Amino acid sequence: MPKPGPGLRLIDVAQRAGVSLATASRALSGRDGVSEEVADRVRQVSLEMGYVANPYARTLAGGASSTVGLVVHQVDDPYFSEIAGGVIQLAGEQSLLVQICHSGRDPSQELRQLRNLIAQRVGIIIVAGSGYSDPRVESETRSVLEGYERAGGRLAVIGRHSLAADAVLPDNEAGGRALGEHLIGLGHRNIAIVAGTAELTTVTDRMAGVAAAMRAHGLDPAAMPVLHTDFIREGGRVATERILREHPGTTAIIALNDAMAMGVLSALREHRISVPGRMSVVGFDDVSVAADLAPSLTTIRLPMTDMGRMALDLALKPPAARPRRRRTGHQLVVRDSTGPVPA
Amino acid sequence: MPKPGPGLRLIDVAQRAGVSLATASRALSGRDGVSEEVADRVRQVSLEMGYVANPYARTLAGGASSTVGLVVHQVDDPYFSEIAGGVIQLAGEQSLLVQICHSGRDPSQELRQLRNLIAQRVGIIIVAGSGYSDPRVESETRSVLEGYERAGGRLAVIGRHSLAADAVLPDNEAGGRALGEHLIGLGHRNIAIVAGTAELTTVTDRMAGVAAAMRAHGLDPAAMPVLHTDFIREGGRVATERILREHPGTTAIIALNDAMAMGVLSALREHRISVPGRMSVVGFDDVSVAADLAPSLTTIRLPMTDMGRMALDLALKPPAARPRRRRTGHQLVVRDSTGPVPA
DNA sequence: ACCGAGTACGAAAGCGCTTCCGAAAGCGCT
DNA sequence: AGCGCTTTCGGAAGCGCTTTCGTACTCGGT
Repeated sequence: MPKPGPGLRLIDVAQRAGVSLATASRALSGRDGVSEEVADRVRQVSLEMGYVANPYARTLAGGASSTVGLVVHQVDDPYFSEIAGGVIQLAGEQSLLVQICHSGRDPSQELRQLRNLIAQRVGIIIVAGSGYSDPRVESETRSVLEGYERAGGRLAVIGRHSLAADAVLPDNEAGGRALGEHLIGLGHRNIAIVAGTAELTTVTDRMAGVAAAMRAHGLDPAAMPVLHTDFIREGGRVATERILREHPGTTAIIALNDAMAMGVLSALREHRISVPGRMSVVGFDDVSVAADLAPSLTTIRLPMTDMGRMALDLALKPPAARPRRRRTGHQLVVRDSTGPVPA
Repeated sequence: MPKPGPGLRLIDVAQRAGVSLATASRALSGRDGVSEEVADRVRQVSLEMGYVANPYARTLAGGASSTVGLVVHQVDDPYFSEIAGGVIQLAGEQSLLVQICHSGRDPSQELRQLRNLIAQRVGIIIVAGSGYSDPRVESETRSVLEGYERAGGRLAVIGRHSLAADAVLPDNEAGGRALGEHLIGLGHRNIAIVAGTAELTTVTDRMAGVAAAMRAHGLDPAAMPVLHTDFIREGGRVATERILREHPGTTAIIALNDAMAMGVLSALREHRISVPGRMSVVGFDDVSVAADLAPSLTTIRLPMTDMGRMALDLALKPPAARPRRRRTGHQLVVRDSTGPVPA
């Protein structure tokens, strides 16, 4: 068994095949200008010797790097870990490597990580996770990414319509509307929204959907309590405490992601408030544990794993004249956490 | 605003700082042979210009590669996503990049990914996830990894005592024993184990702990039903169905990880079997949702995020003469899924 | 004032690869 | 036979960095 790795260089292969370094390089990278016959011989020899190109040398010399950079808010958040799973899956099939960084929902941290990835010369960048409502916050990110694309980098984003790049767009607004319809259909009129920080577009989009549903039924969205706390489990707990104190008439809570919904359920459990008996609760995303909560959570299913695959798939295609957009679709999954409004 | 990335080279920084390329390199990498004064100036200028070294050039020129390869079974499994979170966290602090691959609990796939990482010349490899009980399955992996270390690569593993490398070892056996003690203390005598496939050392170790607890109390571990199914949620469901059919006297189920425990709870719920009224259930790992299940899950807490950090930390130190081992410790977390044996 | 040791820095040689450029060879024409 | 054209290949110039080696300079000791 020929051992690959350190010490085996392209020039060794070239010599053994009786050709020059240049020819060997062309043969292996499939450039033309080499006769089929010679190219075959080189490939053959390279295989026999177990040659693997040094990616550092290759990239340095001008070839494109074969690694994809993935930026997520937090990989141990199920929403992102499922997306990452999809990206890694497809990347594995294409034998690409995936570099993951955390942005921690912090625009400046995100910017740093992007700069880092670009400096590392990754050929593909995938940015997952909500954008920021304030255009100023994103303007620098946008210009950095535009520079990256202009320099030949491929970019795909998940859930950020504000960037002019190939995008996978979760059905946030339509999903929000479906949740609203569902609760209104069950008779709820005093609905509170447990939202993440208002600067996330994911939050504003989903809220817009809920509001649309309410207007469609002659209800006034402006009268609906909206609590902006952190877009994580703990935020759900905090918001719930405030709802119980300040809006005691509430019969249904819409949490804008499943993590927050879990916090909501946990707080309600502590207060011994029956779900859905006295309070209905819905989430958004359908992370894999949503079905195992107590009670199991009514939520909007987003195909996270596929979203990851789709994003990488877009990035692997050559760039289109206009940015491509892929909507994900969504599905209302009704489980045990919602019921008719209490009598 | 200085734009970083492409086009900005060390020599630009050097010129701006009025020093030679060599000096700039030394200053930035903290080599000595440069006066403090000059080094400071170079660092200052480099910061101002937003310079980031090209890792390809750096690695090619002989510096160590600054990326770490992380192999997990599946990143969208909470156990691994939390470990990955820890690795990425620490890597971010050290401005290292993390490349993640899936092994999918498949030894040959794992081997492929390792070869791939090695060919990419990553400087550090972290292998997370259970090893395989059958030494033959791991022998090739072992030899590949030994070659990697001999060539100067740094390796750390999480939960694989069979590899002679720096290791973070979860307290599997002691945790298993603690679970056994807990249930026995509650009066349970008819305990069934819902185990993953027997070829995973994680499974055998945790089982050994449970058996030890039983023997310590004069019970015969051999009489205890052990169901080997897939080490995931669905395996827990399948195993539970069989327990209910074949071992109706069972009053407590030990699932060897939380994912399986979730499957167990789900199956019990379908059968309307009250937990812990008629059946106590425990898990292992304490993934973050364990507290939010219904009922909340009694389990063994493993510090997954820290385990990721510790592994990378070990790998960042220079190799020791003998492999280092770090035990993780564990903690029994008693929640609502366990109670006294039914009368 | 001179010497050896030490310190601070610059010049230049690669690391392994891709790619530009030019040479050589083969071809159909006139 | 001579011309231009294409095809196939080798020579060599980098890519941006680290590191070895050499040079200039300083300093305490004689």
